[in-house]
Amino acid sequence: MQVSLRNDPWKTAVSLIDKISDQAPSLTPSERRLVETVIEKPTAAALGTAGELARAVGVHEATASRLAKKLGFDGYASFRDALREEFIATHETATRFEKTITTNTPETILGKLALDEAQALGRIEEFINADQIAEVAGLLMGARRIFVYGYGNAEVLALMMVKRFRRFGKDVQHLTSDPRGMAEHLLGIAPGDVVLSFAFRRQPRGYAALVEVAREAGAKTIVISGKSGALLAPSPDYLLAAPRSGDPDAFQTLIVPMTVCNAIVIAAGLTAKEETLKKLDRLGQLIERFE
Amino acid sequence: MQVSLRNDPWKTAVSLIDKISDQAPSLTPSERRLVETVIEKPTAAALGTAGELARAVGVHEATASRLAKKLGFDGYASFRDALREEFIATHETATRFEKTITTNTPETILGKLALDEAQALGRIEEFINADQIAEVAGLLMGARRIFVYGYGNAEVLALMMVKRFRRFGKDVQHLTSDPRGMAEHLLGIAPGDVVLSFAFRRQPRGYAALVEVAREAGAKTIVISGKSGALLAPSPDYLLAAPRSGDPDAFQTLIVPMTVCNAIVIAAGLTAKEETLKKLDRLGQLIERFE
DNA sequence: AAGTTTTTGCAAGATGACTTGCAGAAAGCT
DNA sequence: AGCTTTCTGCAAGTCATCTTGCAAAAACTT
Repeated sequence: MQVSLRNDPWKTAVSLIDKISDQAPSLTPSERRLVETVIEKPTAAALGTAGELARAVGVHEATASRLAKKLGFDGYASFRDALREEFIATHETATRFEKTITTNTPETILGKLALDEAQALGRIEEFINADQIAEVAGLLMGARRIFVYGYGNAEVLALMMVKRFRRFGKDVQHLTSDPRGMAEHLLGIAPGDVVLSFAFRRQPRGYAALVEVAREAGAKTIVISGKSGALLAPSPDYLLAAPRSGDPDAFQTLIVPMTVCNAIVIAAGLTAKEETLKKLDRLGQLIERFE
Repeated sequence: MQVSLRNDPWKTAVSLIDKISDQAPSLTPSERRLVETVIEKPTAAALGTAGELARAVGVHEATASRLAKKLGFDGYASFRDALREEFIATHETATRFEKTITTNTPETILGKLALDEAQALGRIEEFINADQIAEVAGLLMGARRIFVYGYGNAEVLALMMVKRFRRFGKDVQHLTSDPRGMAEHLLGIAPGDVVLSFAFRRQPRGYAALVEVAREAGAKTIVISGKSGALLAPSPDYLLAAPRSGDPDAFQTLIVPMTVCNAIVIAAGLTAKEETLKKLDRLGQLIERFE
C-alpha cells in the first residue's frame, strides 16, 4: 500500500521514499547498498553522477542506471532530479535551522554532542515536512484506539507517546514485544484504529506480524524511524524517517525521533483546537514543558 | 585589491564573489546579466547547465562558457562546482536556520512579511559567514578612525553604526553625501583608518570617489550591501553582501542588512572582551535590546 | 560615413554521462 | 553435479553538455 498523505501533489521526496518502500522487498544486494548510500547522503547523491554514486558504493554505474529505472524513473537523470527537488533547498523552498552552536568544533563531550544534535535536528526537515506531521497528528487524534509499540531503547519513546495521548483522552494500548501479549492486545483491533511503531537500526522484533495484522483488520499504521525506515517490509501506511545523530556504528541518541514525537504531539494539540501558537518563543516554551 | 579575510583557505563563495568583483569592471553586458542572475538564484545556477542559465538570461550558452573562463575557472563545470560547494549545504557543511513561521503562507500582511524576513534571514549565512563578521568587527575595533557613509534609506543604518561605535569609544565620522562635506571630512584620512559604507539597489552617489580616496590614503574599505554588491566598482577591501527580503522591483526592507550590522556590533563587543555569550537565548535578548 | 574593435551567436567537434545488449559469474534449485 | 535463473560488469552506442573557431552584428572611434 502506498503512503497516502494527501490527494493533491506532495513533495517528491515522499514519493521517492514511497517508490523505495514499494521496491524494498525486491532490491538486489547491490541495489540495496546504492539505496542505503542515497538515504545516507541524499544531497551528495543529488549532485553527483551515476558513476560517482556507483563507485562510492563499489558497484557498476550500469547498476545505478537500472536501479533508477526499477524505481519508476525514466532514467538516472530523472531519479537525480527527484533527489534535487526534495533535498536541495532553492530560493523558493528554503527552510532553515538557526545556528545554535558555533561553527568551531567544541573540545568537550557535551559541546560536541550538542553540535551533533543541532546538525541532525537542522537536517530533520530534509526528511519530514510539516504536512506529514500534521497528517499523522490528525490521524492519531481521530483514531478510535491507538496501539503503540517500541522495541528495545525505543520503548522509552513508546511509553512517552502512550502517556501523552492518554492525556488527550485517547484510548491507548501499550504493546509489549512478547508475541502472546501482543496478540491479546490486538484481538479487538478494527477499522478506525491506528498503530504507531518505532524502528531503529534494524527491523524490530514482531514488526512484520504487527503491520500485517493491522492491515488485515483495516487499521492504519505509522512508523517513526531512523534513516533506513524506507527499507522496512512490509511498509507502513505512514513513515516518518529522519537520520539520528551520532556514529551509526556506535551510540546513537533518541533526540531526533523524540523531536519528531514532540512535533506530532504539538500538532495534535493544535488539531484539538488548544491554544494557538503565534510566536516561536512560545513554541519553545511548550517544547520545554513537554520535555 | 582582493578581499583578504584570512591567510588560510576560506569558503569558495568568498573566492567566487572575489573573482566576480575582480572582473566586474570588464564584464560585457551579456556577462553582467549572467552574473546578476547567478547572484539572484545561486542554487538554481548551481544545479542547472550552461544552456539553461543562458536561456534564462536570453544569451547564448557559449557566452556562459566564456564567462566561466573569464572568471578564472577551467570551464563551466568548474564554475558550477564552485557554486555547489558554497551554496548547496551538504551533509558535511549544513548550517541551518530554525523555522520560525509555519510553512503555510499567512494571509495577513504582517504574517507574510515575517515569513519573508525569516526566509531571507535564514539564507543570510549562504552569503556571509562568521569569519567575515569577526574579521570586519576586528578591523573596526582596531581602527584609528571610522568613516561611515550611507546614502538614501541606508543613512538610517549609517547613523545607527555611528552611534554604536561611538559608544565603544571609537572616533567615528558620519559622512554626508554632498561632495564638499565629504571632502572636508576626508581631508585627514590616513593609513589605519576604516571606511564603512552601505550600497543597495544601485551604486550610491559618491561611492567611487570615496573608495578611491580611501585607497590612495592607505585606509581600508568595508561595504554592506544587497545581493549586487559584487558588481560595485571599484570593489571594496571587504564586502558583506546578502540579498534583502521583499520584491526587488518594489519595497525592500532593511532587516537583513541591519541584522548584519547587529552581528558586527555584537562581534565587536566580543572583540572588546565584554560579556561572553554562551547561549542563543541570551543572544536573542541582546538582539532585542539593540533593536 | 568609414574603419576598427568588441561582442556574441552559430555550428562543428570534443568530451562526459547514461543506456542497453551481451555474457560471465554467482546464487539457487533439483 | 548439473541445470536454471538472477545479478551485474563490460563495452559499444547514444545523447547531452561544453568548447572553440569563425563570422556577422553591434558598438566605438576617428
